[in-house]
Amino acid sequence: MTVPLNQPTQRDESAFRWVDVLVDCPGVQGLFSYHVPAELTVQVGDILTVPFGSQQLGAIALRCHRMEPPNDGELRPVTEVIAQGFFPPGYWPLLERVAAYYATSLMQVIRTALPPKLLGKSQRRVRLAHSVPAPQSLSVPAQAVVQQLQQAKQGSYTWRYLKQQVRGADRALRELIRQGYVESFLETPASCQPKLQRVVTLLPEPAITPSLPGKALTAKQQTLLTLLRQRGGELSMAQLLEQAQVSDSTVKTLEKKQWVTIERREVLRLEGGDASGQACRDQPKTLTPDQAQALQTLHNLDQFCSVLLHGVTGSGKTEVYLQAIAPILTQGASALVLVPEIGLTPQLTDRFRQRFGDRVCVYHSGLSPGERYDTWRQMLMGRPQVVIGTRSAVFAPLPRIGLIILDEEHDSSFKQDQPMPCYHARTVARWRAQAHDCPLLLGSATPSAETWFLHAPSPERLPSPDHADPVIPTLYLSLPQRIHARPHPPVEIVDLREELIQGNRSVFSHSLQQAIADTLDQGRQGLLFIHRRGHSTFVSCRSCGEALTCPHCDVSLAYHHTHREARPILRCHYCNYVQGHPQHCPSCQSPYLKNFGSGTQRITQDLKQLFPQLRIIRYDSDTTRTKGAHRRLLDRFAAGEADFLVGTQMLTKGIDLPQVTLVGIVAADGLLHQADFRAAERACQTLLQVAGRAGRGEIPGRVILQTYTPEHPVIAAVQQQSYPPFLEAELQERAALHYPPQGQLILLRLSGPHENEVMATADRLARQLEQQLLDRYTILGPAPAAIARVADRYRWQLLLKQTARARADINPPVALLEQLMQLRQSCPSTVGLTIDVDPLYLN
DNA sequence: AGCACGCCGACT
DNA sequence: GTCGGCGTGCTC
Repeated sequence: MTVPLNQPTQRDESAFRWVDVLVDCPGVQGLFSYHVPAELTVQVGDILTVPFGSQQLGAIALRCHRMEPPNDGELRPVTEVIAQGFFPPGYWPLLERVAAYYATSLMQVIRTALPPKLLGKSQRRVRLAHSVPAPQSLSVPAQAVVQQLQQAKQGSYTWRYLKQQVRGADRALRELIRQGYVESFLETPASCQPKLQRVVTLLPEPAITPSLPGKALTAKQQTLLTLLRQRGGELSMAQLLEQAQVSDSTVKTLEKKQWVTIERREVLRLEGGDASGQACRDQPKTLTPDQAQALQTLHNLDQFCSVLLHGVTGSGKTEVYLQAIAPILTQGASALVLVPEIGLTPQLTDRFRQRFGDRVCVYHSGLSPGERYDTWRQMLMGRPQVVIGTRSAVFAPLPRIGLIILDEEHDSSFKQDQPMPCYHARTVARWRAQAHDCPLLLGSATPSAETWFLHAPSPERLPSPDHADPVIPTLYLSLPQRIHARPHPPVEIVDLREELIQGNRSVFSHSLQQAIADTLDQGRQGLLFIHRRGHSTFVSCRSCGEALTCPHCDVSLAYHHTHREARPILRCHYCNYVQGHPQHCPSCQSPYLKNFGSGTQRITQDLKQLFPQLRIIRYDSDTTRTKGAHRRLLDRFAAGEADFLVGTQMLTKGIDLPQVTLVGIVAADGLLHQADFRAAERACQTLLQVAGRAGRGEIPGRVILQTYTPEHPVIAAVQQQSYPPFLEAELQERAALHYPPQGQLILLRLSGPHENEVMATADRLARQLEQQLLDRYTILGPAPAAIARVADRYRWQLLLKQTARARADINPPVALLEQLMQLRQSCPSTVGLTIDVDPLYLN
């Protein structure tokens, strides 16, 4: 769906009196025309509020007209202009491309790109009208409604909420409103506004005019003026009042006397006001020959090119990023740096701040709406800067980009799977780099199969299928050496079957126990990696064998220990349902329940038993839930407050702990055996990343990897630290099956509260598609998802897979994507459909 | 998504 | 005969 846009022209008062807008309302697509009232000016790209039915909605102006468009009946007027010029030039084609490729509406894409709360929406709410006495007799539902409203924290509720809470609320509300006891009102859409601050500025000495008597200044006025002079003639009103201990009337008097002016100025709510303190403390480091060569190549690139920077862990990719960015800023362009998760990479952000000071700006969904709004505005202004952000920062409105970097490009958090569009930041980043004609730098120690396929220096490959472009210029840069030529830590594989035969039933092999003891003796530090959090992965009954499952999802409940004294709990890792640990088996009443499987909690506990003097920090999503917890825990560990860090996948991300000498992988098997064609790739990436955490400092490290399947190819790749051969073998297997990157997948996920309905819809969609797909795609399924129910919603899916060997010219067929978008219409309202183009997880 | 309009079952 | 359930359709 391509909507041709008018080119924004000079702001011309009273030029466009009619406007076609895109309305922010799910299930409504197409343009709607409005009249622009005389007091407003509207241009293409402006964010508006418009009346729509009985409500006020957010909207984007897409086309402006001087003539009234043909329409039966009167057009309604635009209510308000929320923001003007919120999109940089050349931005719309990007959004349209995302919408088309990921089979979703333009509005949906705009919503993901824009800072939240800009597209305001009115809500119909009801509240008690206190001017009217309570009616004598009320029906039961009416009483319930009144009771609810009396308890309402805000004093009001939405109509919809009350209908959910109270049976027969609809009638009760009508009755109450007729009696005048309850009133219904439209809450005006609250949207983000620039934050204004009063700023006091010193004026040049006023000329002595006879018309203004009382030139003599009071003591307080003198203080104010002195203070202002000391501070360079300008201060915010708040600061001035605070420091001078006066009220604002004194300042106003000064304004009347024309000593100062008071004006309202927009202030930006930006994160990291402390940046100036650490500005530029970090100097460019001397590069290794490999780094220098990579950098040289990058500096010579002046147009679009997709570059893989394949640097083993500890090879100094960050320094290459930093030095690649420096000249970009000098040239007046900005750099966009995308990282998997900002919270996990405080070290990276710090490093950028130390190098570039306040030219670094952080943008991610963890910012408050106000902060995001202001950061957005700031980016639009076009000052050369470095924007560091997560996935959604690919949409940063930088008008001029000189370089885009994806760090840890293989990381799956670059793919969005929850609300559509299910975009991959790497794909969108490539489109952006093409549009800005600048390099795209993909950094990883363990590149994804997709990226390897495109960039690897191996001949005789078909062009990549995951894009429609005929040719993508690519480059391969390698940093094969760790800095200071530190050797890779040796990886010792422990066969847990052998351990079992020798009678060791502990989760720690003899080797690992010995290594932990040694590490402790030498006063060094170590990491233990487990791929699950919690204590035990499931609890089952020894009498009947029944495992305890979540009542809302088709998964086992995980056993968690909250405190030493507290009763343990069972938690669902999918919907977060929590219950106390039962005394008896719910199905056979037997008291013999047993925990199976080990998570971080259990390992920590066992480790403490084995080594009572060992100081341990648990590092997983349970202990890092609160804000800043990542940094706190890592800082404590770095300060030597603990000997071991026990954690999950999180240990693999962006942490540089030079003092770690031992890395223990408690069991690799949980990662290896997953029903997904990407399982091996992911396992290999994770294990290599974890192993790479050892021996980054001066003391050599070692890695102990425990497994029940030492013969697995992934284990061999990890032991030999040889990732490329593993990937090549992997690519060959996938080619045979037309799996990505050599064939495209599109996953349709359906979910809803009624199993039959979901199933029937999946079936119907499959039949509809069969007729339309010709023979380029096959339909796999419909089938229930691997976890057939999550949070009381049943899940079914359909997988579309390319049959023909992929060629660059057929991906993705525009017609198919348009057909997919049409499918939504044939879904009942209770069945949700997500179209995931290039899915990462098939479950 | 709301909210209207409009067509069928339990009551006066 | 009316009230009120909630199934389809529109919103510039």
